[in-house]
Amino acid sequence: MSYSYEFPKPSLTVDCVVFGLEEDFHQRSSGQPLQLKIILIKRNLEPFKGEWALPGGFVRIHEGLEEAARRELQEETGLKNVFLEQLYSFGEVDRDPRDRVVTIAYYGLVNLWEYPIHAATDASDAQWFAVKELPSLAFDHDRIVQVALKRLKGKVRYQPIGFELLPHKFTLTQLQRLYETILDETLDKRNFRKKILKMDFLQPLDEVQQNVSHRAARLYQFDRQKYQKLAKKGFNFEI
Amino acid sequence: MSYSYEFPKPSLTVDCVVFGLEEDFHQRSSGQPLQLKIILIKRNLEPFKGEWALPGGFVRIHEGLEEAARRELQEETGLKNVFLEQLYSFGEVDRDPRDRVVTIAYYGLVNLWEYPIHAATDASDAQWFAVKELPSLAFDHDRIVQVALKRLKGKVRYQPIGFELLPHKFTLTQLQRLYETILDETLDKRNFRKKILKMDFLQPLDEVQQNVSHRAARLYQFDRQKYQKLAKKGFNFEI
DNA sequence: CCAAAAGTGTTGGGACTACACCCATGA
DNA sequence: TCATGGGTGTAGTCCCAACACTTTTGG
Repeated sequence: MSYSYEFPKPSLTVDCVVFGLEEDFHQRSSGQPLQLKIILIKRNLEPFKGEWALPGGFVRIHEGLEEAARRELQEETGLKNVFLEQLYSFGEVDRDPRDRVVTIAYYGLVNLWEYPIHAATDASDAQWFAVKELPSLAFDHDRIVQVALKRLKGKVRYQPIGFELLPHKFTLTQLQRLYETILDETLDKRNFRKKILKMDFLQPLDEVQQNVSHRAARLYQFDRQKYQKLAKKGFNFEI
Repeated sequence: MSYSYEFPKPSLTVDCVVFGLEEDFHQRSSGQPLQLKIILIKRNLEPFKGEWALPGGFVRIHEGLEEAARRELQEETGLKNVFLEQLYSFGEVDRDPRDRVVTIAYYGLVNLWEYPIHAATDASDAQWFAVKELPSLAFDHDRIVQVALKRLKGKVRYQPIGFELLPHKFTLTQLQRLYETILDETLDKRNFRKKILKMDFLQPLDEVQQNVSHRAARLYQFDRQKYQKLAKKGFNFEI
């Protein structure tokens, strides 16, 4: 494999589209609406110096791809132990104005309730943005975000990954709002509850919401073991 | 981006898992059973010289990823103009015994009826193998094949990609056999026909099967335009 | 006339949709 | 007592699974 001496190689990077949900403080009507956000960093190197970009960077010679993604994510945003899956690889010849750079994109989900939105950033030029109000992004990162969004919308319907975005203990209304926010459509409360409870992997707790000025809702938690047992028996999750 | 001078870069390759369907001549009972096959090439370079591997090779500095995949596929197997989609990227540090090599895998579908199985190979150390009887493969290619199979099984259910594996004009029984072969389960004939015809994107032709020694079946073709119109209106394909 | 596959309908049960009111709590 | 969201049931419709026989054709 003497190839490496004969031809120039593309550079290889990873980039992360990390999603979180946060209450939308602008919109003070109709329940507690949520906003889907992603974390961006401000570039302090050329090219695109000063612009916003996805966290990411070069893959080192002795590290795996996901490992590289996690390292860069932690270095640039402080986030660690997040749910992370490979998204897609982008390799258009001119996606970087200088070198040929191929990037392997990952998408991630974090729980912004237990992992408050501000504590997340060592490198303090990281910031969360609502996906509906993104600034313009460096490179082809807007395209990567679009692909990640599409994947999230698709996947959340038939895989129980939404729970990664919620606190460990949550109410059914929170869960419903999560789906409504991601899918960008409203769902019927009674039908949603029937459906999700019939699936029988939500553990009802003997505990309720605190500090609300109305009847407190029951808390539930996702029972991963139960889910996996069901999944093995051919059960099909679907919202 | 002076990185390229400072650190060694991983090498970057593409690999293709190309599927085709062929009648199974061994099994002479119960209809015309089909076999799902993939094309492999015999390596004539180290490492793994003499072993079977997926068609693929290094990405050149001025070509896109899919472009590289198509080029390598044609060079090594003669196949061109095949349906091809990105599958996943594999970058474990030790997946190549020598260098660090990251590969971006694609999966493809070809119609082996109109593109007969033998004409396909310029480079004549390419050969089709039933996925149920694969030889042992170089590198981590067996893993890549498993991922491709899983993707194919998943995708075929909710995207009309199966048609890529059939001749342009096909019978409903052929289509049903295709699904049965890929999904590895049997389907009810009447229900299958009702379902697929109700979706209303199969164009019935005024033409029937030729050269069969029993009642000839009507031929249909997939109407891509109709499908896309329906898909835009929120229609959901699902087998 | 035989073999082989094509083609075709009905029924019962389960799932999904649409829809509105009372309840518990804190302010 | 009021405002806010929590929590619940039913009826109609549609979809799906299960199931078997007649038709056409070539040999």
